[in-house]
Amino acid sequence: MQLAKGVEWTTHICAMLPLVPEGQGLSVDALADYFEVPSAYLAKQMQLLRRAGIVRSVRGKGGGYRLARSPDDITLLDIVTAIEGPMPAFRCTEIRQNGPCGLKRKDCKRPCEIASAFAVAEQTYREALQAKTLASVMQDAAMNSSPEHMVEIAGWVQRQVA
Amino acid sequence: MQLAKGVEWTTHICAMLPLVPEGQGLSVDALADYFEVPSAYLAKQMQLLRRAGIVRSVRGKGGGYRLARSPDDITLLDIVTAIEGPMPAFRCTEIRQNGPCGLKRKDCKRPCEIASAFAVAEQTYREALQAKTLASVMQDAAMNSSPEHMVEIAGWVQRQVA
DNA sequence: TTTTATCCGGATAAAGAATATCCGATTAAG
DNA sequence: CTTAATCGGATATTCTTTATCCGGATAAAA
Repeated sequence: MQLAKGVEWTTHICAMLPLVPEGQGLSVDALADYFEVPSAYLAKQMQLLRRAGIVRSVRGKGGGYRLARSPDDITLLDIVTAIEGPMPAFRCTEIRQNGPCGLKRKDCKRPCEIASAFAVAEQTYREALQAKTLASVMQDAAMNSSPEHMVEIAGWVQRQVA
Repeated sequence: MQLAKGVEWTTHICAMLPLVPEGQGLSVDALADYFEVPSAYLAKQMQLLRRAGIVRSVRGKGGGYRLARSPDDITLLDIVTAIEGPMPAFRCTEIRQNGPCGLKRKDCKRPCEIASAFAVAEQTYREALQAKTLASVMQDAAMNSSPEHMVEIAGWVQRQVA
């Protein structure tokens, strides 16, 4: 049971994309360089974010990616769902209907107690991720970082779009 | 991101093992038959439960598996951890240290905000699973089941150990 | 218009994890 | 001693994740 690497990558990327100036964007290659991750694979992950409406892309020369909406309107759950899909981690295969003492189908209209318990647990997980916005993540990061580092990043972004 | 099938299998098994009479056990083959799951693979999962101290095994003729302790002293988290291992779903690879604007190692003593947020979410997930005991699961199941079905199961168990 | 830079989508390949099976060793009951 | 059963390791298979590549579309700049 493990989250895809793309979740870590794209979350970090979403947390730095707000530093891109208005009307501009960062290319996949630039983003891949920034975190030293494989460019071709990252491109796939960025497409997932775009289809989920989290980032916006501009084609052609000078194009690239930027956030599609405000950082306080994007949650970690949005990103995880975009990359991993909406499927629950625990999938009930109804084995209670199997075997010599299996239940009849008509007696299984409600989900079994075990599936229910896991569904509850996953719901609390999702709620915790939904409560954490990108804006909040950035604020926490700024607290533990230095002004110089912010300037360093801003400078790097400038050079990419130039 | 998905839980192993073994989690579903062994949870259902743990929820029926208390029906095994004192001093007896069910073989892996019997358990596999009960839920129509592959016997050889289930054997591996049962070994994991045993190493985690959830079930107790007796070798030799007439041997088999039974719960190692009281159903209200076993939680769903115990079972998931036994099967899946203790590793978190989100694994931070410290990509904040990568690339042209990467942080120095000495500035990364505390986990990054993103890893922290996921750790919090996973903790709520674990707490929800820890709050659900096997005894509670069995009680819920009894509510939605019929006395006849219980008798049916008890009879089947009898025939297995005989 | 041509060139260059970029995203888009599909096809494909490589790596790793989950799933599944088998067999010899070990242990206990009869 | 013989038989039944688990234990543990080795191995095979299948599926998912990870990763790469290429042809096409789009847009800006030369």
